[in-house]
Amino acid sequence: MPYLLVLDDPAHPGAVVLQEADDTGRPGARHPVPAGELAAAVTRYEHERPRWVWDDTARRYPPLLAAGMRIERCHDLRLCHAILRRSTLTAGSALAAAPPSAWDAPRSGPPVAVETSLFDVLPDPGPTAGPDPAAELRAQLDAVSGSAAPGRLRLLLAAESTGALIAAEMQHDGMPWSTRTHDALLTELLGPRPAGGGRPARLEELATQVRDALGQPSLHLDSQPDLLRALRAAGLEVTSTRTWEIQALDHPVTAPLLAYKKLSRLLSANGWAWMDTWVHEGRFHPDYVPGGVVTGRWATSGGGALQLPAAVRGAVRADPGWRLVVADAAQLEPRVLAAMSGDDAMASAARHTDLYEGVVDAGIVATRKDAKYAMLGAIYGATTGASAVLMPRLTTAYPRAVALVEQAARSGERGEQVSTWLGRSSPLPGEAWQARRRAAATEGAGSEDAAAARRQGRDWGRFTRNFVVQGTAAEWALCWMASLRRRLRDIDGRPHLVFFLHDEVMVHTPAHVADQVAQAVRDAAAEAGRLLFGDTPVDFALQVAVVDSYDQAK
DNA sequence: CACATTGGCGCC
DNA sequence: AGGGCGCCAATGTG
Repeated sequence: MPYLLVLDDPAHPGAVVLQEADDTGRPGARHPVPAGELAAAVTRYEHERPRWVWDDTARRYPPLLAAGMRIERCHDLRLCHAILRRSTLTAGSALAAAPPSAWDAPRSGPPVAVETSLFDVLPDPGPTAGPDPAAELRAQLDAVSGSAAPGRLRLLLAAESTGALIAAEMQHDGMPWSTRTHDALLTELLGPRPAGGGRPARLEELATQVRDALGQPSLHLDSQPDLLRALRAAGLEVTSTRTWEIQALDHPVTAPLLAYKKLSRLLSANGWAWMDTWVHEGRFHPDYVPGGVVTGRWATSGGGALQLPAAVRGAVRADPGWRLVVADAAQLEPRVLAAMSGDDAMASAARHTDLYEGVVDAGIVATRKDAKYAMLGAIYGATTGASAVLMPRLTTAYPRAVALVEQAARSGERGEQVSTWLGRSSPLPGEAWQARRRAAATEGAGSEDAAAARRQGRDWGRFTRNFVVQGTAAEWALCWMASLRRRLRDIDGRPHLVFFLHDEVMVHTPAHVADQVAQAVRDAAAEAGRLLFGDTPVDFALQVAVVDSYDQAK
């Protein structure tokens, strides 16, 4: 039983039918499940290790998690549909040729609330996202088997779907969060929480200092236009209220204003209100959105989990008797580029635990900082500054790696799609982009439209240049996490993933197995490298820390 | 009034 | 510098 589809039963609201399917998606036996008995049925069939197929993990899985279940693997039709519709590898498929359908819609509905056990009744997941999941599965499997690289696409779809499971599990479990530590931290920096929700004492103090320094006793500091006017009225040559412009000033307002901006940002983004909204019973439950970024990276919706500022990371604390294993992939994107391009010289630099030091040791550039700037410039498409100056040296030292990103940039400039290693393709530029290009073509090279077209071409080229590397790094990270998840199941005491941030994972684990978890994290990284790139010479180095709180990691 | 946009800044 | 995001407050628009 390779696949087991979860289908709503239209005749019986709340009831489902479990539909078996073979590895081409051809339907087999059907098993009706009455309303309210899905969790029990899933438990029964999970022993046969099917790949569960459903329309949307974000809606189907939370009720099962709330019932205390975990499943091993799934096929998320909505996420896989999005990949296959756009991939150039499946451009000739019936799936790609079909008109847009409900399967192209974004994730529907809010995630199921998990903050309290009072509402653990299984919520109705609502109508299916598409008209016929069984037909959709067949169309997807046809597209994959008829593609130029079915193996890569199968891995990508499996990794994407497992990512969806992990996202739901992490939201369910939550990240251990000490509101007491968080509150102490806020109180130290801002002053005690104001009872009525006003400005904390320290902020008020800084505001007064800013007003005094500018001689504007009634200035409203939170209004950018007002603040800009006040700065200019004080004779300061600024064009905005940006931090870097304020930093450049030599004026008594500089210090208090910078401090005010920093603290007011902390208060609004991760202050007491944030804590009240997002942390419940010692757990932070962010809403992850797998595939939420065009490159394949995850996004979040609410809570800002992917932007947790360093200042509050001390509030992420393991439970008593537990530890946090925090691991991040060192210089992941350059390593991925080295592996994708088969650039052996760059792979040699990647043998160093710190790839940038490896570049310095090879005599390409003088300092680690130069190496980092040059590398990021290659991946992001720097055109000016120190990074652009260093590019020629990188091109000489690592010709294949640089050629790969240059080629991606040129494709983008022409308005073509590019693809990641496993076959996720970039979007095509929008209609306005194409229109400007056509206008430029008819009006000749000297026209204003032509200049605008060249500029937008270069912009899109920078996007596609970065897309292939960022997107492939996201694929490596998904494989890493999927492998880690499988390994964690075999370790005592239920260690589990609680956080994922592009190239970083966090596991909450009983203290006595923390070292086993750390080893699993390393083994999973090596496995991810093999899964994607076979026997590549590139090492995917990790920094691993076993800590009590997040701020202790690096 | 609600909703969309912008400036600014947090993260990778 | 350069790529990708999300969030907040203020401001602009229908």
